[in-house]
Amino acid sequence: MNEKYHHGDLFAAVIEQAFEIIEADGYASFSIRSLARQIGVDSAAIYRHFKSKETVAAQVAKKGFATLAQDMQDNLNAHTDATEKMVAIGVCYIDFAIAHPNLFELMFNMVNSPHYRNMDCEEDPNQSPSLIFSAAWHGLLKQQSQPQATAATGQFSLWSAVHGCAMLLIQGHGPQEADLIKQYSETVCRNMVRGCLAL
Amino acid sequence: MNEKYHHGDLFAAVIEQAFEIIEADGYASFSIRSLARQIGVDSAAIYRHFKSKETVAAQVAKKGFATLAQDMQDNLNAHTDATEKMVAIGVCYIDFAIAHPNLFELMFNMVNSPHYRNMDCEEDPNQSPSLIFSAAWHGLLKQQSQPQATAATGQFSLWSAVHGCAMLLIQGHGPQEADLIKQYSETVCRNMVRGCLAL
DNA sequence: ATAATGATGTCAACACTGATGACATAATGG
DNA sequence: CCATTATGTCATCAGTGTTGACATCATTAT
Repeated sequence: MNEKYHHGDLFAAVIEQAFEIIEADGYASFSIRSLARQIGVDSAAIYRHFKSKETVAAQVAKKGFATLAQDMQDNLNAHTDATEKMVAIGVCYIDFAIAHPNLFELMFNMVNSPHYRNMDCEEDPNQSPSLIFSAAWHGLLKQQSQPQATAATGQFSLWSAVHGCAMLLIQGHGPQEADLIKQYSETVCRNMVRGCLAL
Repeated sequence: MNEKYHHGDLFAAVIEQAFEIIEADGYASFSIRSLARQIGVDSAAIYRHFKSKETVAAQVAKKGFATLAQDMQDNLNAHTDATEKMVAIGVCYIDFAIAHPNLFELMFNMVNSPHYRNMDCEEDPNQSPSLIFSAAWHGLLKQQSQPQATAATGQFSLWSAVHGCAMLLIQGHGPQEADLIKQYSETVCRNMVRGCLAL
Protein backbone atom coordinates (compact mmCIF):
# COMPACT_ATOMS: atom_id res chain seq x y z
CA MET A 1 0.00 0.00 0.00
CA ASN A 2 1.62 3.17 -1.25
CA GLU A 3 -0.71 5.46 0.64
CA LYS A 4 0.17 5.57 4.27
CA TYR A 5 -2.58 5.38 6.83
CA HIS A 6 -0.84 8.05 8.83
CA HIS A 7 -0.04 11.20 6.99
CA GLY A 8 3.19 12.02 8.76
CA ASP A 9 2.83 15.70 9.46
CA LEU A 10 -0.79 16.57 8.99
CA PHE A 11 -0.58 19.60 11.26
CA ALA A 12 1.90 21.38 9.00
CA ALA A 13 0.19 20.18 5.84
CA VAL A 14 -3.14 21.62 6.97
CA ILE A 15 -1.68 25.03 7.71
CA GLU A 16 0.19 25.12 4.43
CA GLN A 17 -2.80 24.10 2.33
CA ALA A 18 -5.15 26.41 4.23
CA PHE A 19 -2.70 29.23 3.68
CA GLU A 20 -2.76 28.73 -0.07
CA ILE A 21 -6.54 28.33 -0.26
CA ILE A 22 -7.21 31.47 1.75
CA GLU A 23 -4.61 33.49 -0.09
CA ALA A 24 -6.06 32.41 -3.43
CA ASP A 25 -9.81 32.41 -2.80
CA GLY A 26 -10.39 34.13 0.53
CA TYR A 27 -11.74 32.91 3.82
CA ALA A 28 -15.34 32.84 2.57
CA SER A 29 -14.58 29.96 0.23
CA PHE A 30 -12.57 27.90 2.65
CA SER A 31 -13.98 24.73 4.15
CA ILE A 32 -12.42 22.08 6.34
CA ARG A 33 -13.96 19.35 4.23
CA SER A 34 -12.58 20.52 0.91
CA LEU A 35 -9.27 21.19 2.59
CA ALA A 36 -9.23 17.60 3.83
CA ARG A 37 -10.15 16.34 0.37
CA GLN A 38 -7.25 18.20 -1.21
CA ILE A 39 -4.82 16.77 1.31
CA GLY A 40 -6.35 13.32 0.81
CA VAL A 41 -7.52 12.73 4.34
CA ASP A 42 -10.83 12.49 6.13
CA SER A 43 -12.10 15.79 7.46
CA ALA A 44 -12.42 14.36 10.96
CA ALA A 45 -8.68 13.79 11.04
CA ILE A 46 -8.14 17.52 11.01
CA TYR A 47 -9.96 17.80 14.31
CA ARG A 48 -7.25 15.66 15.90
CA HIS A 49 -4.87 18.59 15.34
CA PHE A 50 -7.12 21.65 15.44
CA LYS A 51 -9.97 22.37 17.77
CA SER A 52 -12.05 24.12 15.13
CA LYS A 53 -12.05 25.71 11.70
CA GLU A 54 -11.25 29.07 13.21
CA THR A 55 -8.24 27.59 14.93
CA VAL A 56 -6.83 26.69 11.53
CA ALA A 57 -7.53 30.20 10.31
CA ALA A 58 -5.80 31.62 13.35
CA GLN A 59 -2.65 29.67 12.50
CA VAL A 60 -2.78 30.94 8.94
CA ALA A 61 -3.14 34.48 10.26
CA LYS A 62 -0.18 33.97 12.54
CA LYS A 63 1.92 32.77 9.62
CA GLY A 64 0.79 35.81 7.65
CA PHE A 65 1.86 38.18 10.40
CA ALA A 66 5.22 36.47 10.57
CA THR A 67 5.96 36.97 6.88
CA LEU A 68 4.66 40.54 6.92
CA ALA A 69 6.88 41.36 9.87
CA GLN A 70 9.82 39.74 8.10
CA ASP A 71 9.21 41.90 5.03
CA MET A 72 9.05 45.00 7.17
CA GLN A 73 12.17 44.07 9.09
CA ASP A 74 14.09 43.65 5.83
CA ASN A 75 12.95 47.03 4.52
CA LEU A 76 13.79 48.61 7.85
CA ASN A 77 17.36 47.40 7.63
CA ALA A 78 17.71 48.50 4.01
CA HIS A 79 17.67 52.18 4.93
CA THR A 80 19.64 54.43 7.24
CA ASP A 81 17.70 57.69 7.40
CA ALA A 82 14.93 57.46 9.97
CA THR A 83 12.30 59.06 7.73
CA GLU A 84 13.18 56.71 4.90
CA LYS A 85 12.99 53.77 7.26
CA MET A 86 9.50 54.82 8.26
CA VAL A 87 8.31 55.35 4.69
CA ALA A 88 9.89 52.10 3.60
CA ILE A 89 8.14 49.94 6.14
CA GLY A 90 4.88 51.74 5.47
CA VAL A 91 5.08 51.13 1.75
CA CYS A 92 6.16 47.56 2.44
CA TYR A 93 3.08 47.06 4.62
CA ILE A 94 0.86 48.36 1.85
CA ASP A 95 2.61 46.28 -0.79
CA PHE A 96 2.02 43.18 1.28
CA ALA A 97 -1.67 43.94 1.55
CA ILE A 98 -1.97 44.40 -2.20
CA ALA A 99 0.01 41.27 -2.95
CA HIS A 100 -2.06 39.14 -0.54
CA PRO A 101 -5.40 40.89 -0.08
CA ASN A 102 -7.33 37.85 1.15
CA LEU A 103 -4.66 36.90 3.61
CA PHE A 104 -4.34 40.46 4.83
CA GLU A 105 -8.04 40.73 5.56
CA LEU A 106 -8.06 37.40 7.34
CA MET A 107 -5.13 38.45 9.52
CA PHE A 108 -6.91 41.48 10.89
CA ASN A 109 -10.22 39.69 11.20
CA MET A 110 -8.66 36.95 13.30
CA VAL A 111 -6.70 39.13 15.68
CA ASN A 112 -9.86 39.94 17.56
CA SER A 113 -11.07 36.37 17.71
CA PRO A 114 -10.51 34.40 20.92
CA HIS A 115 -9.17 31.56 18.76
CA TYR A 116 -6.25 33.79 17.95
CA ARG A 117 -5.72 35.38 21.33
CA ASN A 118 -5.85 32.03 23.12
CA MET A 119 -3.20 30.65 20.82
CA ASP A 120 0.27 29.92 22.06
CA CYS A 121 1.36 33.13 20.37
CA GLU A 122 4.67 33.85 21.95
CA GLU A 123 4.43 37.49 20.83
CA ASP A 124 7.77 37.49 19.15
CA PRO A 125 8.74 41.17 18.92
CA ASN A 126 10.08 40.63 15.45
CA GLN A 127 6.76 39.19 14.31
CA SER A 128 4.48 42.04 15.29
CA PRO A 129 3.95 44.89 12.80
CA SER A 130 2.90 47.11 15.67
CA LEU A 131 6.23 46.74 17.39
CA ILE A 132 8.19 47.34 14.20
CA PHE A 133 6.21 50.53 13.67
CA SER A 134 7.04 51.46 17.21
CA ALA A 135 10.75 50.94 16.68
CA ALA A 136 10.83 53.01 13.48
CA TRP A 137 8.81 55.76 15.08
CA HIS A 138 11.08 56.04 18.10
CA GLY A 139 14.06 56.16 15.79
CA LEU A 140 12.35 59.01 14.00
CA LEU A 141 11.71 60.86 17.24
CA LYS A 142 15.31 60.44 18.33
CA GLN A 143 16.69 61.77 15.04
CA GLN A 144 14.41 64.79 15.26
CA SER A 145 15.39 65.27 18.93
CA GLN A 146 11.76 65.83 19.83
CA PRO A 147 9.99 65.22 23.09
CA GLN A 148 8.45 61.79 23.50
CA ALA A 149 5.17 63.31 24.65
CA THR A 150 3.35 62.49 21.45
CA ALA A 151 5.00 59.13 21.04
CA ALA A 152 1.90 57.01 21.41
CA THR A 153 -0.43 59.07 19.26
CA GLY A 154 2.24 59.57 16.60
CA GLN A 155 2.90 55.89 16.26
CA PHE A 156 -0.81 55.18 16.14
CA SER A 157 -1.33 57.90 13.53
CA LEU A 158 1.29 56.42 11.26
CA TRP A 159 -0.09 52.91 11.61
CA SER A 160 -3.59 54.25 10.95
CA ALA A 161 -2.58 55.99 7.75
CA VAL A 162 -0.68 52.99 6.44
CA HIS A 163 -3.36 50.49 7.43
CA GLY A 164 -6.17 52.60 6.02
CA CYS A 165 -4.30 53.15 2.79
CA ALA A 166 -3.77 49.41 2.44
CA MET A 167 -7.42 48.67 3.18
CA LEU A 168 -8.81 51.26 0.79
CA LEU A 169 -6.48 50.16 -1.98
CA ILE A 170 -7.29 46.47 -1.77
CA GLN A 171 -10.98 47.28 -1.72
CA GLY A 172 -10.86 49.23 -4.95
CA HIS A 173 -11.11 52.75 -3.65
CA GLY A 174 -8.14 54.74 -4.81
CA PRO A 175 -6.18 54.19 -8.01
CA GLN A 176 -5.90 50.88 -9.88
CA GLU A 177 -2.70 51.30 -11.89
CA ALA A 178 0.44 49.92 -10.32
CA ASP A 179 2.54 53.06 -10.60
CA LEU A 180 -0.24 55.26 -9.26
CA ILE A 181 -0.72 52.89 -6.37
CA LYS A 182 2.96 53.13 -5.58
CA GLN A 183 2.85 56.92 -5.75
CA TYR A 184 -0.23 57.20 -3.55
CA SER A 185 1.17 54.81 -0.97
CA GLU A 186 4.38 56.73 -0.60
CA THR A 187 2.58 60.08 -0.47
CA VAL A 188 0.27 58.86 2.29
CA CYS A 189 3.26 57.73 4.33
CA ARG A 190 5.19 60.96 3.82
CA ASN A 191 2.16 63.11 4.54
CA MET A 192 1.59 61.43 7.87
CA VAL A 193 5.26 61.52 8.84
CA ARG A 194 5.30 65.23 8.13
CA GLY A 195 2.09 65.80 10.05
CA CYS A 196 3.36 63.92 13.08
CA LEU A 197 6.68 65.75 13.21
CA ALA A 198 5.60 69.28 12.26
CA LEU A 199 4.65 70.60 15.64
CA MET B 1 -57.11 34.04 10.44
CA ASN B 2 -55.03 36.69 12.13
CA GLU B 3 -51.81 35.75 10.39
CA LYS B 4 -51.84 36.89 6.83
CA TYR B 5 -50.54 34.60 4.16
CA HIS B 6 -48.89 37.54 2.49
CA HIS B 7 -46.61 39.53 4.69
CA GLY B 8 -47.27 42.92 3.16
CA ASP B 9 -43.79 44.35 2.82
CA LEU B 10 -41.38 41.50 3.19
CA PHE B 11 -38.68 43.30 1.24
CA ALA B 12 -38.39 46.10 3.79
CA ALA B 13 -38.83 43.74 6.74
CA VAL B 14 -35.95 41.57 5.55
CA ILE B 15 -33.58 44.50 5.23
CA GLU B 16 -34.57 45.90 8.59
CA GLN B 17 -34.19 42.59 10.43
CA ALA B 18 -30.95 41.75 8.64
CA PHE B 19 -29.62 45.17 9.58
CA GLU B 20 -30.26 44.54 13.25
CA ILE B 21 -28.87 41.02 13.21
CA ILE B 22 -25.68 42.03 11.48
CA GLU B 23 -25.20 45.10 13.63
CA ALA B 24 -25.68 43.02 16.77
CA ASP B 25 -23.90 39.76 15.95
CA GLY B 26 -21.90 40.34 12.79
CA TYR B 27 -22.16 38.89 9.32
CA ALA B 28 -20.62 35.56 10.36
CA SER B 29 -23.65 34.68 12.46
CA PHE B 30 -26.26 35.74 9.96
CA SER B 31 -28.30 33.16 8.10
CA ILE B 32 -31.23 33.49 5.76
CA ARG B 33 -33.04 30.68 7.50
CA SER B 34 -32.85 32.14 11.00
CA LEU B 35 -33.70 35.54 9.56
CA ALA B 36 -36.81 34.04 8.00
CA ARG B 37 -37.69 32.32 11.28
CA GLN B 38 -37.52 35.61 13.16
CA ILE B 39 -39.77 37.31 10.66
CA GLY B 40 -42.11 34.34 10.75
CA VAL B 41 -41.89 33.36 7.12
CA ASP B 42 -40.43 30.49 5.15
CA SER B 43 -36.86 31.02 4.05
CA ALA B 44 -37.77 30.40 0.44
CA ALA B 45 -40.03 33.43 0.50
CA ILE B 46 -37.00 35.65 0.89
CA TYR B 47 -35.72 34.47 -2.47
CA ARG B 48 -38.78 36.06 -4.11
CA HIS B 49 -37.33 39.43 -3.15
CA PHE B 50 -33.57 38.83 -3.07
CA LYS B 51 -31.44 36.87 -5.45
CA SER B 52 -29.11 35.59 -2.74
CA LYS B 53 -27.92 36.02 0.80
CA GLU B 54 -25.21 38.39 -0.35
CA THR B 55 -27.82 40.55 -2.05
CA VAL B 56 -29.47 41.06 1.33
CA ALA B 57 -26.12 41.96 2.83
CA ALA B 58 -25.50 44.42 0.01
CA GLN B 59 -28.73 46.22 0.84
CA VAL B 60 -27.75 46.37 4.50
CA ALA B 61 -24.40 47.80 3.51
CA LYS B 62 -26.10 50.40 1.35
CA LYS B 63 -28.30 51.44 4.25
CA GLY B 64 -25.22 51.65 6.44
CA PHE B 65 -23.45 53.94 4.00
CA ALA B 66 -26.51 56.15 3.84
CA THR B 67 -26.64 56.68 7.59
CA LEU B 68 -22.88 57.19 7.83
CA ALA B 69 -23.02 59.79 5.09
CA GLN B 70 -25.92 61.48 6.85
CA ASP B 71 -23.91 61.65 10.08
CA MET B 72 -20.96 63.14 8.23
CA GLN B 73 -23.11 65.65 6.41
CA ASP B 74 -24.57 66.84 9.71
CA ASN B 75 -21.15 67.27 11.27
CA LEU B 76 -19.95 69.04 8.16
CA ASN B 77 -22.69 71.62 8.46
CA ALA B 78 -22.09 72.09 12.18
CA HIS B 79 -18.75 73.82 11.62
CA THR B 80 -17.54 76.78 9.65
CA ASP B 81 -13.74 76.62 9.68
CA ALA B 82 -12.51 74.29 6.95
CA THR B 83 -10.03 72.49 9.18
CA GLU B 84 -12.66 71.93 11.83
CA LYS B 85 -15.04 70.64 9.19
CA MET B 86 -12.42 68.13 8.11
CA VAL B 87 -11.62 66.99 11.63
CA ALA B 88 -15.28 66.81 12.51
CA ILE B 89 -16.24 64.49 9.67
CA GLY B 90 -13.17 62.36 10.34
CA VAL B 91 -14.02 61.93 14.00
CA CYS B 92 -17.62 61.31 13.02
CA TYR B 93 -16.52 58.55 10.64
CA ILE B 94 -14.50 56.92 13.40
CA ASP B 95 -17.30 57.29 15.93
CA PHE B 96 -19.65 55.54 13.55
CA ALA B 97 -17.24 52.64 13.14
CA ILE B 98 -16.91 52.25 16.90
CA ALA B 99 -20.65 52.51 17.45
CA HIS B 100 -21.44 49.92 14.75
CA PRO B 101 -18.31 47.80 14.27
CA ASN B 102 -20.01 44.80 12.68
CA LEU B 103 -21.95 46.97 10.29
CA PHE B 104 -18.87 48.98 9.42
CA GLU B 105 -16.88 45.89 8.52
CA LEU B 106 -19.71 44.53 6.42
CA MET B 107 -20.02 47.78 4.52
CA PHE B 108 -16.43 47.74 3.35
CA ASN B 109 -16.45 44.01 2.71
CA MET B 110 -19.46 44.33 0.43
CA VAL B 111 -18.33 47.28 -1.64
CA ASN B 112 -16.01 45.05 -3.59
CA SER B 113 -18.59 42.34 -4.16
CA PRO B 114 -20.40 42.23 -7.48
CA HIS B 115 -23.65 41.91 -5.54
CA TYR B 116 -23.11 45.45 -4.35
CA ARG B 117 -21.72 46.96 -7.53
CA ASN B 118 -24.53 45.48 -9.64
CA MET B 119 -27.10 47.01 -7.36
CA ASP B 120 -29.26 49.87 -8.47
CA CYS B 121 -27.05 52.14 -6.41
CA GLU B 122 -27.84 55.55 -7.78
CA GLU B 123 -24.60 56.90 -6.29
CA ASP B 124 -26.28 59.67 -4.41
CA PRO B 125 -23.52 62.23 -3.78
CA ASN B 126 -24.86 62.81 -0.29
CA GLN B 127 -24.62 59.08 0.49
CA SER B 128 -20.97 58.49 -0.35
CA PRO B 129 -18.36 59.10 2.36
CA SER B 130 -15.74 59.45 -0.33
CA LEU B 131 -17.53 62.40 -1.89
CA ILE B 132 -18.08 64.10 1.45
CA PHE B 133 -14.37 63.77 2.16
CA SER B 134 -13.73 65.26 -1.24
CA ALA B 135 -15.93 68.26 -0.55
CA ALA B 136 -14.33 68.95 2.82
CA TRP B 137 -10.88 68.58 1.37
CA HIS B 138 -11.48 71.01 -1.47
CA GLY B 139 -12.90 73.49 1.01
CA LEU B 140 -9.70 73.13 2.96
CA LEU B 141 -7.57 73.71 -0.12
CA LYS B 142 -9.55 76.79 -1.04
CA GLN B 143 -9.20 78.31 2.41
CA GLN B 144 -5.48 77.71 2.37
CA SER B 145 -5.29 79.15 -1.18
CA GLN B 146 -3.07 76.27 -2.20
CA PRO B 147 -2.62 74.74 -5.63
CA GLN B 148 -4.90 71.83 -6.43
CA ALA B 149 -1.97 69.74 -7.61
CA THR B 150 -2.04 67.44 -4.64
CA ALA B 151 -5.81 67.33 -4.44
CA ALA B 152 -6.21 63.64 -5.19
CA THR B 153 -3.43 62.33 -2.99
CA GLY B 154 -4.37 64.68 -0.15
CA GLN B 155 -7.95 63.53 -0.10
CA PHE B 156 -6.87 59.92 -0.27
CA SER B 157 -4.38 60.45 2.54
CA LEU B 158 -7.03 61.88 4.82
CA TRP B 159 -9.45 59.10 4.07
CA SER B 160 -6.71 56.54 4.65
CA ALA B 161 -5.82 57.94 8.06
CA VAL B 162 -9.43 58.12 9.18
CA HIS B 163 -10.33 54.71 7.81
CA GLY B 164 -7.25 53.05 9.25
CA CYS B 165 -7.82 54.65 12.63
CA ALA B 166 -11.38 53.37 12.65
CA MET B 167 -10.29 49.88 11.64
CA LEU B 168 -7.51 49.61 14.19
CA LEU B 169 -9.71 50.91 16.97
CA ILE B 170 -12.59 48.52 16.38
CA GLN B 171 -10.14 45.63 16.18
CA GLY B 172 -8.69 46.34 19.58
CA HIS B 173 -5.36 47.84 18.60
CA GLY B 174 -5.05 51.26 20.12
CA PRO B 175 -6.64 52.45 23.35
CA GLN B 176 -9.80 51.02 24.90
CA GLU B 177 -11.02 53.83 27.13
CA ALA B 178 -13.61 56.13 25.62
CA ASP B 179 -11.82 59.40 26.31
CA LEU B 180 -8.51 58.09 25.02
CA ILE B 181 -10.22 56.84 21.90
CA LYS B 182 -11.67 60.28 21.36
CA GLN B 183 -8.29 61.90 21.86
CA TYR B 184 -6.48 59.51 19.53
CA SER B 185 -9.10 59.89 16.81
CA GLU B 186 -8.86 63.64 16.81
CA THR B 187 -5.08 63.60 16.88
CA VAL B 188 -4.92 61.25 13.92
CA CYS B 189 -7.18 63.57 11.94
CA ARG B 190 -5.26 66.70 12.86
CA ASN B 191 -1.90 65.09 12.18
CA MET B 192 -2.94 64.12 8.68
CA VAL B 193 -4.51 67.51 7.92
CA ARG B 194 -1.28 69.18 8.98
CA GLY B 195 0.81 66.79 6.95
CA CYS B 196 -1.24 67.33 3.83
CA LEU B 197 -1.17 71.11 4.05
CA ALA B 198 2.40 71.68 5.30
CA LEU B 199 4.20 71.69 2.00
C1' DA C 1 -68.78 38.31 -11.26
C1' DT C 2 -65.72 35.27 -12.84
C1' DA C 3 -61.76 33.54 -14.90
C1' DA C 4 -57.03 34.03 -15.97
C1' DT C 5 -52.63 35.76 -14.59
C1' DG C 6 -48.88 37.11 -11.88
C1' DA C 7 -47.00 37.89 -7.33
C1' DT C 8 -45.92 35.92 -3.20
C1' DG C 9 -45.94 32.35 0.11
C1' DT C 10 -45.10 27.01 1.72
C1' DC C 11 -42.94 22.52 1.42
C1' DA C 12 -39.59 19.10 0.27
C1' DA C 13 -35.39 18.25 -1.45
C1' DC C 14 -30.31 18.66 -2.85
C1' DA C 15 -25.75 19.41 -1.96
C1' DC C 16 -23.08 21.31 1.03
C1' DT C 17 -20.91 22.58 5.75
C1' DG C 18 -18.75 22.19 10.92
C1' DA C 19 -18.47 19.12 14.38
C1' DT C 20 -18.71 14.70 17.30
C1' DG C 21 -18.76 9.89 18.95
C1' DA C 22 -17.73 5.04 17.84
C1' DC C 23 -14.49 2.34 15.83
C1' DA C 24 -9.96 0.96 13.21
C1' DT C 25 -5.22 1.19 12.60
C1' DA C 26 -0.61 2.45 13.43
C1' DA C 27 3.29 3.89 16.44
C1' DT C 28 5.41 3.88 20.84
C1' DG C 29 7.15 2.46 25.19
C1' DG C 30 7.03 -0.87 29.21
C1' DC D 1 4.83 -8.88 23.01
C1' DC D 2 1.47 -6.29 24.66
C1' DA D 3 -0.91 -2.17 26.32
C1' DT D 4 -1.44 2.49 25.66
C1' DT D 5 -1.69 6.42 22.99
C1' DA D 6 -1.86 8.99 18.73
C1' DT D 7 -3.93 9.37 14.60
C1' DG D 8 -6.85 8.06 11.01
C1' DT D 9 -11.90 6.45 9.03
C1' DC D 10 -16.89 6.21 9.06
C1' DA D 11 -21.54 7.41 10.15
C1' DT D 12 -24.22 10.77 11.87
C1' DC D 13 -26.29 15.20 13.63
C1' DA D 14 -27.74 19.74 13.10
C1' DG D 15 -27.40 23.45 10.35
C1' DT D 16 -26.88 26.16 5.88
C1' DG D 17 -27.92 28.41 0.82
C1' DT D 18 -30.64 27.54 -2.87
C1' DT D 19 -34.12 25.63 -6.08
C1' DG D 20 -38.27 23.46 -8.18
C1' DA D 21 -43.04 22.02 -7.55
C1' DC D 22 -47.10 23.42 -5.63
C1' DA D 23 -50.51 26.61 -2.87
C1' DT D 24 -52.61 30.89 -2.03
C1' DC D 25 -53.71 35.47 -2.63
C1' DA D 26 -54.34 40.02 -5.37
C1' DT D 27 -55.24 42.06 -9.55
C1' DT D 28 -56.82 42.67 -14.02
C1' DA D 29 -59.52 41.52 -18.30
C1' DT D 30 -63.37 39.67 -20.11
